[in-house]
Amino acid sequence: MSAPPPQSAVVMLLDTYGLVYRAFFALPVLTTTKGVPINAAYGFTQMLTKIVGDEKPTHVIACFDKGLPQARVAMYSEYKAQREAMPDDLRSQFALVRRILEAYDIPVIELEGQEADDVIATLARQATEAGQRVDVVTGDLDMLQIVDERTTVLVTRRGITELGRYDPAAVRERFELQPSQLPDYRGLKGDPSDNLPGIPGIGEKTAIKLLKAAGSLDALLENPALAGSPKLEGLVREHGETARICRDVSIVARDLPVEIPWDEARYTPPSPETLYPLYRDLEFKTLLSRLPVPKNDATLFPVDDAERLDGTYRSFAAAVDPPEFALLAKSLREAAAAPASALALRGDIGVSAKEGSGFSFPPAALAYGDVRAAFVELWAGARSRLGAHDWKTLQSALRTHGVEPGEGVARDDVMIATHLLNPSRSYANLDDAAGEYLGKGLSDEAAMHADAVFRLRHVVRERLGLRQQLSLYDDLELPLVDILARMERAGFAVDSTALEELSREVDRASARLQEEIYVAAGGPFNIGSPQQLGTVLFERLGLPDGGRTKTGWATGIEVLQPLAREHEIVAKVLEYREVTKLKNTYIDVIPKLLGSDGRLHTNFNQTGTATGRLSSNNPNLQNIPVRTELGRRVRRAFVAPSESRVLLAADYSQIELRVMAHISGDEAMREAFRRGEDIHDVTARGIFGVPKGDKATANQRRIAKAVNFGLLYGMSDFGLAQRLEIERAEARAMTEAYFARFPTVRTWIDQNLEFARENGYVKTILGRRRYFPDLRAKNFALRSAAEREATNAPMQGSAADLMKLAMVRIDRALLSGGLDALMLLQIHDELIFEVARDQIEAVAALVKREMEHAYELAVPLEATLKTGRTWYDVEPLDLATADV
DNA sequence: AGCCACACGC
DNA sequence: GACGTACGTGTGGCTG
Repeated sequence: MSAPPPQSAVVMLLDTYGLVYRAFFALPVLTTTKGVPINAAYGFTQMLTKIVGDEKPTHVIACFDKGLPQARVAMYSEYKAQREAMPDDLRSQFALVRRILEAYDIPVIELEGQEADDVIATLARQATEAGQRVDVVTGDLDMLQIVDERTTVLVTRRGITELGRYDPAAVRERFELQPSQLPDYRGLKGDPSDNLPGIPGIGEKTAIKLLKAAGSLDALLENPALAGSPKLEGLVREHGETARICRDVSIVARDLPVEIPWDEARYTPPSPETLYPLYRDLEFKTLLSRLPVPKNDATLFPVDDAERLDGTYRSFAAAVDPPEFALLAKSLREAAAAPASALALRGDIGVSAKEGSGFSFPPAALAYGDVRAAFVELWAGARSRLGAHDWKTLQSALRTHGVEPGEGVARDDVMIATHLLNPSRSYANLDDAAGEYLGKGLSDEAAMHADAVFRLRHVVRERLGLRQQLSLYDDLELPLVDILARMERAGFAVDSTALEELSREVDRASARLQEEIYVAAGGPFNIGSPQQLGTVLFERLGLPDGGRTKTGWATGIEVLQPLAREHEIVAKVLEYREVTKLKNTYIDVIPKLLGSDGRLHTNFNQTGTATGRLSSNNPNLQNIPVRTELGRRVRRAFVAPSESRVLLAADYSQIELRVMAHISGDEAMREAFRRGEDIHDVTARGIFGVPKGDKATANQRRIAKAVNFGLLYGMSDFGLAQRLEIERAEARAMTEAYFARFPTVRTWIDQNLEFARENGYVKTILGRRRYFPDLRAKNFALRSAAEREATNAPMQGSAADLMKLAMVRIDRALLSGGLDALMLLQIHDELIFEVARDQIEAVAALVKREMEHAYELAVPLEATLKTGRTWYDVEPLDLATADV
């Protein structure tokens, strides 16, 4: 055996069986063309390349289980007794796995009668005692017990290349226990996969609680009273011995007769020459395509030809000089829990310079000087016009490969264009667009995708031109692509400490509520399960129910809210829901989504809605709570990053109702906006015939507000009645009164629907369209839904047009004014900026001006401004001196 | 994995 | 007389 290296090493130990097993079940059945199953071997190889690429170990050892685990079976004869036999299709793949390990020159260690866990634990101890670092890669959380300052355990999560990283802090965060306490924990809780019963009725939460109270399983067994409740104490007394056995079985051995073969285990990445024949034989096409290509031995793929012609990437470099290009990357993937800036390219990049031809090449080719130089020039857009499918994702991905696009070089984005042609569909896949507008499906070949973009570009431009939508596309949607890309890249600064504090507070509240709910219910149940909650409330406690959904009792807020006074449990359930929702959706999620810059980079989807609005995801920053105080406090975590910067929030006031006043032509309503009156008050006075000079009552105003919203959404009498909890006849009288006062509104609704039935679509102020085939549906429900949507679409869509226009104008004005302001978010009628403190007045004036003059309507547009250090704290900004 | 109920925003 | 307010995204439970 060799001596450990003097310099610091990172030893990676693989729980090979576990990883292969995981890969087998994570992937569908894949075989080579000859029918040999390869999914597990393939998945394992993907894991391996990813992990060694990410972790850069200096040494790697693959550990295997071998034979029955003698020691454990002796302790507990039922150990793993319920395991099903290994499927043949999996068993056969271990030979392939060994071939792969051989190609990677990774030594295999297995000991008769021992599980890999114990071998790994033994080797890890030796390495750490020699002062080295250890990474254990496994599919099994049991290994977390060996985590320490020098030992990190990486556990597979969903998918095959996603890993959870556990250092001591991560273990404490996940289990609230020290790594060394984990066997005790498993002893209490049991583990069905190893046939360990533990103590019945004790799950994750209770096991942790008991260990936190008693310190250890032994202490608890010695003094069961530490369990805290008579019920738990009884369980501990009755099943304590079982727990002890399960615990003993769970402890890994760290003293097996085996030593680290330091020299053999030294890891150097295998050469492409070694991997090529292996990947070829196993038909690992994706991995094959990712192998670096030798500079003068590359392949070009003419699109029209199934045959692959030999050539070189030099040809690509030489060919890149025409005036026009279409290009795209296929197979984009968002890296797990990473911001948009970490998008990685998978698969090939396709480039087409001429209809009917194209090139495919792997991102790795960007490492070659000639190709890179050609690409950089192309990408900078100085001499070429570029088109793509989903430019925003493409440019972000290529940026991570170190290629910076020039601003505004996207002259076409066929994803955006096809979505404008039919916004009821998303066209997120190029295949969908090609199928519909080119009448053909696409192969996997990136070059063919590029060619499809090239062809689509002409088709969509022609169609947009015929509909008078070219300006909407060229002057609004395309410029917006780059703006959104910059907003995503900027990200929102987050105060993690504020979230941590909130998290602790919310934890305490939810624990208390949970306890109180259990007491009130007469026992524990899953409060988050509508089924179980329904059973408790309506069967056990006999509260008046609110009917059933398809799957059980209805327990939505509209059912529970009225019951809150009947029984204290209901109010607690509602509070519990609010608290856990906030915790699980925002408070505990946002910290995990922060980029390496500590900022939160959302993704904006420009083709996700049927009306022209944007949507936001990963995370969705368009639905951060504002209604309740606790929810609003989440906004305290959204901050300006330094003393010298502040946030600016700019809000369009009543934009959809202003749009309605504009497009309906109703003079009374227009006049109200021109006079700067409170529109809901004006509506209330109209409906209720309040005499001149008097104000509407608060209740009249509330009703008027509901009527206004109902109009925007195409609501019926019935809906209004339900909403306001009044009689249907009463609601009918309200809408009658409304239309009597604002008659043009009804005329517009009717004419708009007539136009839609005749032409099949409705349109917005800027000519955005949405189609409604169901307006002719025989089915009443379908037809009336289409009518509501068709009424709402012009108003919601026009409001979206105006906001997008404002964004383009603001972006341009900020740039030409050389102002230090970042646009961060758009929330339909609101924009959030981060601004240099000493420029806040100038920026605010500019933003207000551009928003209010985005487009000339028959009514004024009004934007209100707020500023502050956090999103929670923003306060109205007085622009009296700075107004323009 | 996919559907459902529920809950947040505009 | 049907049906019953537009547009989104995220979470957790449940099912197959």
